[in-house]
Amino acid sequence: MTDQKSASTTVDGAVDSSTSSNFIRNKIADDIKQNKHGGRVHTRFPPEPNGYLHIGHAKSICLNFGVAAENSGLCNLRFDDTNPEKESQEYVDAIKDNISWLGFQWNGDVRYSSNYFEQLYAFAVQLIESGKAYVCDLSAIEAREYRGSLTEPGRNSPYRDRSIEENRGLFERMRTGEFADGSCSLRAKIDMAAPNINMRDPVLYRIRHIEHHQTGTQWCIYPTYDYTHCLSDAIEGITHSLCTLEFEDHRPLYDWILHALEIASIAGASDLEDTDSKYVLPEQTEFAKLKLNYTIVGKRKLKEMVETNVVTGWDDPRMPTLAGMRRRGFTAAALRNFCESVGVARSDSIVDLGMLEHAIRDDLDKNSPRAMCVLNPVTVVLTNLPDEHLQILSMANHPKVDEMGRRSVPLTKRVVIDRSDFEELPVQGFKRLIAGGEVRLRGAYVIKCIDVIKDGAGELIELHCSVDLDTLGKKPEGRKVKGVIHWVSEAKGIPLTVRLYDRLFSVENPESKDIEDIRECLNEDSLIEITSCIAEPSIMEEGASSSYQFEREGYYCLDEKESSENKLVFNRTITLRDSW
RNA sequence: UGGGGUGUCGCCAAGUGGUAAGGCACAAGGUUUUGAUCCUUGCAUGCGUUGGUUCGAAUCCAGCCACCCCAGCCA
Repeated sequence: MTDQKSASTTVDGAVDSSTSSNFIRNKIADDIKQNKHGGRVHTRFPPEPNGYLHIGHAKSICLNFGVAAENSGLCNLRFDDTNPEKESQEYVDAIKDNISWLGFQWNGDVRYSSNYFEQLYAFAVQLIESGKAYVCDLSAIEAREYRGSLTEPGRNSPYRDRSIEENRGLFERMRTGEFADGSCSLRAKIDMAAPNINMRDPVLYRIRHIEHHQTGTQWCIYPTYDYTHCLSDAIEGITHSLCTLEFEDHRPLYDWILHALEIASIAGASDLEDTDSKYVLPEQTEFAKLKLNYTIVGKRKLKEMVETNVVTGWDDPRMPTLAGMRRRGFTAAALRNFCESVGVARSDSIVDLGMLEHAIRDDLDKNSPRAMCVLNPVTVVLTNLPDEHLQILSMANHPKVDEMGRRSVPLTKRVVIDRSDFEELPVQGFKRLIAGGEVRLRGAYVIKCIDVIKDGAGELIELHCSVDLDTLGKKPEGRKVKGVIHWVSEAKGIPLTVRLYDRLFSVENPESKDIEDIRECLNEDSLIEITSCIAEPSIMEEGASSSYQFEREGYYCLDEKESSENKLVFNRTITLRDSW
């Protein structure tokens, strides 16, 4: 058995975790061994610009770009823009931005299927001339009736036997705009009785008098996905056309179209510079989509959530979109590692959110500088310190990575700690501050709670604690202090707002068919805002990071969209693991 | 009830006839000035099911069962 572990490197230089074998890697290795495409590996990522990219697309991006990179191959970015009705430039721009952010660089210029409209038209004429396509006047509704059903064969269209001459004329008139939308279509002449419904004379071209975001008003007929995709692949010299499982039934059609045309004319139209090795047609291979529990990955529903204001936009930090996850503080490397860890296979599966969370924590733990931030402040007066006490403590930015440097943290007589770190009636095993008990202020001294000050209603006002001045950087003598809590100088701390995010849905499978309205299963606590937090001043210093591990709280990042000069907003990316 | 797929630990997943990798989760220890990280250990006599072939089967064969996809002039 050969060693199939290796590491892949992305454009930002980050080395991702080790890879393992999957059926696509195996197939490509095999193709290379057999010199199938002259040893070339050329893939493509082909989104339709009709929405924002999400975690599911990340899997496809990592696969396509990854597998190309591993084999010194190329990967194109191609917008599959054959249906102008749903598409827009906004999506094109966002998608390009997302892919770059994820850390991948496409080969050459961005491609558009619409770049090939002229060539595609010429190929369609070829099909007509060889008697393999015809113009059909059936309406969409009639065509559905003629198509038959899953269990019954279809019937031939009455227009199926038009002469080549007539078809050529009609198709040309379709292009010049003589016909209304839907009045006719160009169809492949295959087999109306085929058990695979995709082969029952599929539509190749439809009439749409509508402006296209790339080609403007140049065209009023648009090729369908099935007709366009295989030919775009062929033109770009794609060797491995990777797509998801639902296209499996389209593969016979993908192959039919390519074989219906003269291979020489396809080769001639392709990007490939003159061919040392003979031209080989691209081959489609399908893999399972990525699904995650507690999340929705369906463009239609994501769009619906944006439009009904269930979330604030495509980049809402709770969204599984790349834009949302980025704003949430997920890193590109973490997402890449996650995609790798999930693997690529053909079985339908639903990945546990815990896997994603692990990938995020794993990356953030290694790379985030530490800081202290108190979410629910309660004042602690250090009684044996003078009123004007100001001590600058030096703390490591990372407990294990010295290269990340150190920071200065001011200690004053009055500090704040988190309300939950003090308990009058502690449960068994409580390791934090209790009346009369000791605890260490992280990076500073051990303190002892000597007085609990309350108001008339019994509400906690402040804590009075004494400092053991002999415990800075060393253990106290003669006793063990187990607890360590974070703190911030009350006077020197920086006020900020924090947004705590949690999963958007309260059920494991929000995409389940028996949920009619997704609003029924929303997690009420998916966003909690806390406005009275106080963080150590280092986070505002010149050159400060925009993301941190707030010690004992979790990973947080600055929300640039929500922050202003007098209001700082941090998003909680994810909590720390908590086994307590 | 046509066609195409898929079933290996709670969740992913490797494995392609030689006696079940790995990750997540979980559990138990250890280290620790983050109840984090890190380390160590444990976690499928079993691969949807029933038969068959074989010295030997998750891997080959047959039947059965379950689930997913397809009847857009969407992708």
